[in-house]
Amino acid sequence: MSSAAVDLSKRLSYHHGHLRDALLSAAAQILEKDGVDGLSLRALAKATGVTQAAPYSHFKDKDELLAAVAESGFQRLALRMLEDAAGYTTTAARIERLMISSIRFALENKSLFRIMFGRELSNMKQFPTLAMTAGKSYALISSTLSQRSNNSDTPQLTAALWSLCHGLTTLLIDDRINIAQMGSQTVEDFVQRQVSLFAAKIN
Amino acid sequence: MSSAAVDLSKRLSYHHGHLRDALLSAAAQILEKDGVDGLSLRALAKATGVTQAAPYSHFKDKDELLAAVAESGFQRLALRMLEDAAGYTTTAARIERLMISSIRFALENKSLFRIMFGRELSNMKQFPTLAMTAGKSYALISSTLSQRSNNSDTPQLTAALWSLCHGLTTLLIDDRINIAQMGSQTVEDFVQRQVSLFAAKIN
DNA sequence: GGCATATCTGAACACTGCCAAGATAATCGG
DNA sequence: CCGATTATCTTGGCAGTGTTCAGATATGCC
Repeated sequence: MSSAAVDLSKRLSYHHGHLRDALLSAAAQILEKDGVDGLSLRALAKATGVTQAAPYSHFKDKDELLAAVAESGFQRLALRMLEDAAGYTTTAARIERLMISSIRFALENKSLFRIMFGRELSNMKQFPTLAMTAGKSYALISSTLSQRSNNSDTPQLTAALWSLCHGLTTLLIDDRINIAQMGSQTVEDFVQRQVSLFAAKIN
Repeated sequence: MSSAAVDLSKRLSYHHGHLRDALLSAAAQILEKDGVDGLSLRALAKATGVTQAAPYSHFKDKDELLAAVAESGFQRLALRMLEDAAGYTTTAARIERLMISSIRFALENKSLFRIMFGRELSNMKQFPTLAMTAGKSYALISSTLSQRSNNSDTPQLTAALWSLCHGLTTLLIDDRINIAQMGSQTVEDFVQRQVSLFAAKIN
């Protein structure tokens, strides 16, 4: 917020100085405040006190900017999952923590999650480093599962648990699941029950 | 296709006659050919041989049109699931068929699926009948599970299986799961294994 | 037949991503 | 330190989008 807040007022010099970073942090703010639809290049330009064409000096496309936003999101997600699962050693418990952590992250950053997993980024495979970073959270689950004694089904089970996690996330974000209707008061409780329903049979 | 094909050429009368239907069927065609991004009101107007403002006589919004498209999609989905599960009486087998059917439908109608479950429709709860129709496929799974002998966990299990199904679908559609990488040749085979991984322990 | 209503046109507005030419400043080699 | 190359930013504009509004045209009803 520091650089962005400073540059919100009119700047003195012709050159901005930290426009790239300012654009990215402004993107994060706008994403939180106005959602995905509010995130236009022109809004970013205005927020950083610059002309509408200036961002094109730092990002070839809107896609390229979104890719940067998404990548930072994936980075934060993987870190968060790692932190939240720290200390949990048994496979089942660790898997449960990883999944709950991921879902909580998504619920706390809905718009960012939409950039990361939605169709805003047309072709994600155009950004190799993004695909790499995106794989980290998946790898966390996979590596946890692979440390079991009988781990021949790790790839399949990883895909299944990750799919469950992803499905729960999107349905919760889009309000397509009524938590109260199935006996859970809080989202946390609901997710816990859902995850343990399957994660319990891992060992 | 009939009415749309006819009206693609210039029409004789000032009034179109079946514009609403023509718009919806044109939407289906454009969705298949050009994807979600190609589906603009102006493209629809051009496809039906009418001016850009004409659709507003039948749909207050683009959202309202998308809601109609989505609702027809949900109708088709529920029907398809019902057909594909016909004859399967055991709970586990029926659940498996329902889920595979849903995923196949999504893979065969990717763009339509995005309209149904994506964020193109801003606030879906604005259209009550749509929410109703959207619940049908969910209800198919729920009712199947509820006919078990010990069915106290039906709501939770429904949500879990539906989430798994939804997660698999979106990840497959967006190419975020590499099927070959986990030993499945075809999508069908992969889905079958994934679903049976969990559905097998239903009885 | 005449009148209310539904439907469609034509023209505009504000917004979007994007681009080309030029102005300005930072950087780097001499 | 100076001049030239390069990076950055501005100005102005293009094509496309959803949407609205006044008016033209046809439909349907009394």
